[in-house]
Amino acid sequence: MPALNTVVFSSDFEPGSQPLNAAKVRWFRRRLKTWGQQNFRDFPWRRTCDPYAILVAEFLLQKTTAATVAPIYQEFVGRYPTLSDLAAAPAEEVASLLQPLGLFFRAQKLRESVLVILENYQGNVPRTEAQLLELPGVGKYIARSVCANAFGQPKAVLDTNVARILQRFFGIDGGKVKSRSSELWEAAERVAPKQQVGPWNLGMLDFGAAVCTARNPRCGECPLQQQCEYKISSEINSRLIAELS
DNA sequence: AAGGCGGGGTC
DNA sequence: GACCCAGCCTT
Repeated sequence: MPALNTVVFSSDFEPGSQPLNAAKVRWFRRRLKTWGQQNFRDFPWRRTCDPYAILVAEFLLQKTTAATVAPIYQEFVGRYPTLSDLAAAPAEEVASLLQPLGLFFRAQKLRESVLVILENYQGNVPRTEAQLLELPGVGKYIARSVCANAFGQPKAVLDTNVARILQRFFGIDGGKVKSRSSELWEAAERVAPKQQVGPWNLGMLDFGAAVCTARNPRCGECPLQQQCEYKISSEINSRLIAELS
């Protein structure tokens, strides 16, 4: 007998149903866009258009809760207001400021990236995904997030929140969330709107942090509940449990 | 595909 | 006390 608290059949739906059919995608997009506009979280890095300040935020936010990052980020950009200021700072001082956030390699990578930008791009954060990807410590998520948030480019992102939402709502397997499969990246791009992708991305992150959480998701107050595969599978699971007991 | 990194918040 | 967090890099 399976454990009672696990969801059975989460990726075992009828073969005929297409997970990402157009109507469902449009419904998802409309609902989530509305939710995002009404629940926008106000973080300091969301108030700036400075690509340098946004890049700093991306480094600090890796695998780290946004609320935890906020005060450290304020102190950091206060100390190093410009990219040149950070480039001139002693590595040890930078590391000390970021110590409370863990993942200590980030301080070094961030400083290395800043030096590369100073050397190769005259101190201006590069504007293309390919160029950003070459920076040390910058992967696909950060590259695309900078493109969207700092330069207004239509680049959808896939992070742990987006992956979880897509897997649940559309019933996408995609392997473990950690793997960041190409299937999930394609889904992330597919559901994103054509315009205002930066705000859209932020809405997805906020939704994952507030409603579609990893543990104890708030399905009761979820605007997507009607068409969510996760809810459906949970019901199947509940019935199964009822029958077995 | 899997493991490591990490302090801090949450349940 | 276990789990998770705006990922990335190395085997």
